Amino acid sequence: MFIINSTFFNLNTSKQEKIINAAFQEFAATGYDKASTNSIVQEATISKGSLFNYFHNKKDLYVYLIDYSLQVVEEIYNQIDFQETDIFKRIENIGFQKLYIQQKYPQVFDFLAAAVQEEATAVKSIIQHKITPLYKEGTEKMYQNIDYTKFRDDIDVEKAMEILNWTMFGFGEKGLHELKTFYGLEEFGERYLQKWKQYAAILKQGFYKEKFLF
Amino acid sequence: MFIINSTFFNLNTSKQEKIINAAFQEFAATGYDKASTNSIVQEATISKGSLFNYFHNKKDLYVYLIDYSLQVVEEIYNQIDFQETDIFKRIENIGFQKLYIQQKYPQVFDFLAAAVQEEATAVKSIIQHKITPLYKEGTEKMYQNIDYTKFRDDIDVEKAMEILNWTMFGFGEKGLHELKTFYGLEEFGERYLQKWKQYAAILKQGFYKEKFLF
DNA sequence: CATATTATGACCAAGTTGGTCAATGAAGTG
DNA sequence: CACTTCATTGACCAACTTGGTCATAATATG
Repeated sequence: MFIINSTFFNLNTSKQEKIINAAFQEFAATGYDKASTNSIVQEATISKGSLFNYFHNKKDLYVYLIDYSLQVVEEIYNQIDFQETDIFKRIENIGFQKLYIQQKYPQVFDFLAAAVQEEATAVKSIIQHKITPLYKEGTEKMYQNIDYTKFRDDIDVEKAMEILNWTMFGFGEKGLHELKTFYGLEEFGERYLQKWKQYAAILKQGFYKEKFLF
Repeated sequence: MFIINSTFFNLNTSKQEKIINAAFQEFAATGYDKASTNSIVQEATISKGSLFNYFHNKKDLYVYLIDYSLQVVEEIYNQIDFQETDIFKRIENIGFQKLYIQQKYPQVFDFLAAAVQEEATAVKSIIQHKITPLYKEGTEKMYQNIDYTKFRDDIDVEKAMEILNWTMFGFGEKGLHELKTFYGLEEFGERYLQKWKQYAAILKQGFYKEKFLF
């Protein structure tokens, strides 16, 4: 019944993360079938035997990663301040959480994105069962309690939200790329936030009624 | 010296495209090393022998695809109306070209995007040599002769352009997805254009001085 | 009919796959 | 110290896939 051998949990956290990240990377980059357990153990600098001691087989490892990444997403939801009704502040919040998590698990979201697209028969039904329902529920939850009356009356709010999402995504990608080169800077978060506010301001100008601009 | 056997060019165009698309798909999805020639011939419904008759080996096939996709991009450049100085019209133009091309070659851009990221030693230097220079030159050319004075004075034009790009990209992805389900609709192009104009209008409102809005 | 061209897929050696397990190492206990 | 326990290792395995070949078959040309 249990997918995992308890020895995995006895590992120190950094080693666990190393393994998880190596697996995230491999599965995200090549998909379930082509993902190589050899590559994973090499990247994680553990032995083949250990991997199959921690996880009984490739499939169980994959399922564990699904569960784990879903937990990570859940955590983001829990961190969201649902009292905040301003969409820009809400998005700023979410984007920040994501960035923070991506420092620990650079490939979680890539992994999840790849998982929903996964075609391998060995895991497809499991994915469908575990991820798909949460995806819908998640985006709904994400934008709960937002005050849409701030938007100009002549604007199509749904489309504006799409633009906002695409911008956030693009900005996030760009930020992640910069983070890779600037590794370790604690101040990066602050600069990142300031930069985002500039982009947000540009959009706000087009989206919001004047009285809500400042 | 020649990368290709002339027999490939004697094939009728649709068969050539079938092979090219199968190869685009496989290389884009899995990268050079893991791409399987077996999968390609299966997807293209030709025999293994034929593939290696047309192209001497896997590497030559890949290089041919690079050249081919670069040609496709070049064609887009050639179609651009550089008299048009309005950035929204320019982008609209480019987006439309892309959509048109993606009907024929759904994965060209995915293939190119994957190629610039490619790490396989067998082809890395070739890619670096062929693609990288064109990428820089390309984006410069793309936005040649644009009238930036239409932008509001208090706006950071560079950031606005990024938002515009992210929006175009997001919108394009969404459109491509719809196109897959709506296959064969000739009117799709027109509807696509109308939809885009709605998104563009929202952005324009934030970006442009009032007198340039209509 | 003969000749030339194109297409095929069984076949190959070389390599990779997910997974196993006897042997080794490390840590703790008394 | 010996003895036990448990985590870790990597050589090893059969099964399969890899890029590529080539004798044969099909088709086209004349």
